[in-house]
Amino acid sequence: MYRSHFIADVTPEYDGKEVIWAGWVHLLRDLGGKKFIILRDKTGLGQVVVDKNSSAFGISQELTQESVIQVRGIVKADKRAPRGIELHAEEITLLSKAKAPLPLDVSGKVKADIDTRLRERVLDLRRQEMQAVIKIQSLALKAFRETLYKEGFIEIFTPKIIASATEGGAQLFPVIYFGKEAFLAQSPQLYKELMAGVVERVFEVAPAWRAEESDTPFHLAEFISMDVEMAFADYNDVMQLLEKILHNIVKTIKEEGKEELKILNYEPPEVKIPIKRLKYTEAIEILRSKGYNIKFGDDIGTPELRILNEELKEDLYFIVDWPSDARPFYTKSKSENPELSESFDLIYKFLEIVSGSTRNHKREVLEEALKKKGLKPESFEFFLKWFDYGMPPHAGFGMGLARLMVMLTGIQSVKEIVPFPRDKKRLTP
RNA sequence: GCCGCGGUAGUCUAGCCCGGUUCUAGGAUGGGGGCCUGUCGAGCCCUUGACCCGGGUUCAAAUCCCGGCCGCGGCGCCA
Repeated sequence: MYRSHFIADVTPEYDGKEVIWAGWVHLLRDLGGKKFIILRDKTGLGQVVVDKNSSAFGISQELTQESVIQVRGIVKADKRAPRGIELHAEEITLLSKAKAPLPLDVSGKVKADIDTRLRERVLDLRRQEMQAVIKIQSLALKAFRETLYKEGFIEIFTPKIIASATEGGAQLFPVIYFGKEAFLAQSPQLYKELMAGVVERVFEVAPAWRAEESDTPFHLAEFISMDVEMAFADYNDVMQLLEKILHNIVKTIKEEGKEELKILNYEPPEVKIPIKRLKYTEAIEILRSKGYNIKFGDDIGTPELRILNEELKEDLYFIVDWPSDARPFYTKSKSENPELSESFDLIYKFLEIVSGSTRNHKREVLEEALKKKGLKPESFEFFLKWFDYGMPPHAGFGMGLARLMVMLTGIQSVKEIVPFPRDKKRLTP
């Protein structure tokens, strides 16, 4: 047994009791006749006192920052100590010594720039700020799952090695698969739709890959996608579901992630339901009024989204009813106006964080849409076949976890947020 | 991919524009040693260590010019 208690679990009621802590040496202070070790574990920081007359004094001379140690000692309630308690060491065991000097400061005294941080990433992730990010992300995923379970959804897993592109547009990473060419999946889209035709309501949290030449603070080549698909539903239904999910995520983080938000010195935006719905046609009118020469069918890029953010005075809103031509083949066109589709993006400031739609659920419509986009239906037979055997109307969306975390932490770069980012410039660590 | 900006001790930086003189480069933090028995990013003393790579201009290059490599931001592509 390496530890009897986590640091945060030891309160003044433990006064006089023997406990064992284990963790990392966060800071050392040597006052000659007395040393103070600030020890860090996953629950936070605690102070260890090593008296000159203690049997642990000798070994305490060898400690370096970030060394992993185990401390057995007696708890003292003392109002001079952080949190009113400290551990007086009787025995210290050095479990793993850290080399000095550290390549990056973990204590927070000296900042490091992002290149250094990503190079020395495991040390960087031990900083309090990054620990807070990791914990907030876990809370977000917990709330996401809990909300969906409550709504009757089932968590699934779909293939990540695929035979061809699913949507067109995005570039793929090829892999060699038993002598054949295959690709890393850019999305779970087609398989989650099929699974909605099996168990109706499904979600998946898994990586996806895009070989785009994007080089921005908000793009990754490998990203975690939070996907939802729902049978017997249309895009209005899944937008409402999304509102509920986001509301619960923010609520959970504000309630259970107080300490972490405090460390980040950030407050996530409130999710006001209903979230504003701006039609694509309304959006381009606003942009035209600001001098943008944008025509029906054009994408709304980052510069334009920045303008909309200013004009709308809204940080979180939907853009709905996108041109059909701008959306993938599986997106359903509106019956009353086939040039528009039952689709939406959720925008946070200038970032698209969610994309969703009502899907086509009839084979002949899918085939027509594929041909219209210059794609061969034969290439999608693995998908189309199942629409011969009863496929319900369905709708869904995909949300990028890292971009959601931009909203939840206030950190303005996904490469900082993701523990080991893979982008245009990075393949290690 | 295009454009712009940047690269100085382990880490973060001052100096660069107006080449030296004040630079055989200053500070902070860290590393090593010492003092300090209540510190709280401890304090004090001693010590330690650097101009990304190549070429050019010049009496002289951290500083100016060219190329390379790496990083950041904007755009394109795009979730």
